[in-house]
Amino acid sequence: MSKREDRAPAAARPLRRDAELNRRRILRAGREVFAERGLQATLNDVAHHAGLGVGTVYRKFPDKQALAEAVFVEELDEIAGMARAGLDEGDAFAALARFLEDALARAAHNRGLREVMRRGGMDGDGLARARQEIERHCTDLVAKARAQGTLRAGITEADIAPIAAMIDAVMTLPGDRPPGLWRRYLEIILYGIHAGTPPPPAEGDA
Amino acid sequence: MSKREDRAPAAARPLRRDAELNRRRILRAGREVFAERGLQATLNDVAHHAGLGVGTVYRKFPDKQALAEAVFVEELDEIAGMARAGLDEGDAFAALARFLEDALARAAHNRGLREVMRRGGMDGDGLARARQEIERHCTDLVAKARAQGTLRAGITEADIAPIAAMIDAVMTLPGDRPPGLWRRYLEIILYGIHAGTPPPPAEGDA
DNA sequence: CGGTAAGCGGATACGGGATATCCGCTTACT
DNA sequence: AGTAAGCGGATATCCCGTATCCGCTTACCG
Repeated sequence: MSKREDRAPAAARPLRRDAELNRRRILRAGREVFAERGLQATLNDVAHHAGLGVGTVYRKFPDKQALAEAVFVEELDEIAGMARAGLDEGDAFAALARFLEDALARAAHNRGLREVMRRGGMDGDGLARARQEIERHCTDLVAKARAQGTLRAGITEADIAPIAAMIDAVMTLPGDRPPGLWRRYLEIILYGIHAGTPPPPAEGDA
Repeated sequence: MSKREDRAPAAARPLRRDAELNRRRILRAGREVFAERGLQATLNDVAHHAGLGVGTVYRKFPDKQALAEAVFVEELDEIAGMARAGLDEGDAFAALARFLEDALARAAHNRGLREVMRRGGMDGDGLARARQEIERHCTDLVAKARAQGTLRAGITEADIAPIAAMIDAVMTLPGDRPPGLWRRYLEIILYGIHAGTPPPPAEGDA
């Protein structure tokens, strides 16, 4: 039933010291390689990037899916933490806006993360859980903002994912667009989402 | 210099009647298959859908790229025509909005078209030209709207492509979203793009 | 130390899937 | 009826990522 390669130190054998080190190396390499080249990167790529042999990687992770899951559950959890933190601020709309900016800024530098965001949730349940966590906090944020009357009528938590997807699309746009262009559109959308007087008007950002 | 398979009836041999018919069949099948399954569809798929053998298709189009180009140049030209038509209306902002709705409605039912839209322009020059045509008309539309004072300050023709990309992203969103959801976000963006009093506020659309 | 099992490396076998060809048969046209 | 154009589709080829396998190396234990 258990995947035989859980990361907790509890199980059968404690794992040799170098092996444990390598496991971390692989995770780190996975982060970097997936961030740069996206999910289509090969475990061979990851292995090489980690300075290890392919066999070593396959020893620790049965396949690419497994490594990707391990990597992105970490990253999604970090993002969930950011959303969580927003709940402690006073102005919920501002917190929501800040969260979107920060989370999307991460995505901007992480192709793999963008790809994971796009894929609904038909992958392993680790990712599904992490995604739900984010969603949950967003729901809270939206609810709070609505209660504060700063959210345009009709906007719900179901709008958050599409908004993220839209901004992601701008990031993925081909051609020589300036990086950071996405902020411009996020602003436009936030403007469209806000109740009452708008934040600073759209301007020639980078 | 010429591709030997130009569509004009001018060239060397007039093409047997059934052959000409099949050519049309293939084009039509290409439209349908690419619309449904996207560019990753196989020429074999297209052939089968057309009720023809693979060999026949390869006789008319050297490879998938060639057929796809033929198909989507047509479609892009049609869209260019829609943009063109908007220039005859009085209210340029309204025309722009209408154009976006109409063009994107097409994309909504056409996966291949969406994929072509996303790819910048590194493909054959036929597509590049068609794209430029659309862009040109959009520029005119935007200029006219700006002159009429209906466009929020700072918005330019360079914003059109990203907007289309964003809406496309909503269409491509996984999960059980209602079709037509994209209209909701197009409205939000148009609201964010418009100068002065907004169009009808966002509401629980389909 | 020396023995032993855990871990490592990476060339390569495998699988799958798209592309494009080839040639015997059919059909249009004169 | 003759002839060349056109057709069909089984299949060879290519491309590439995945994952294995096994001889060698290294950590760890007594």
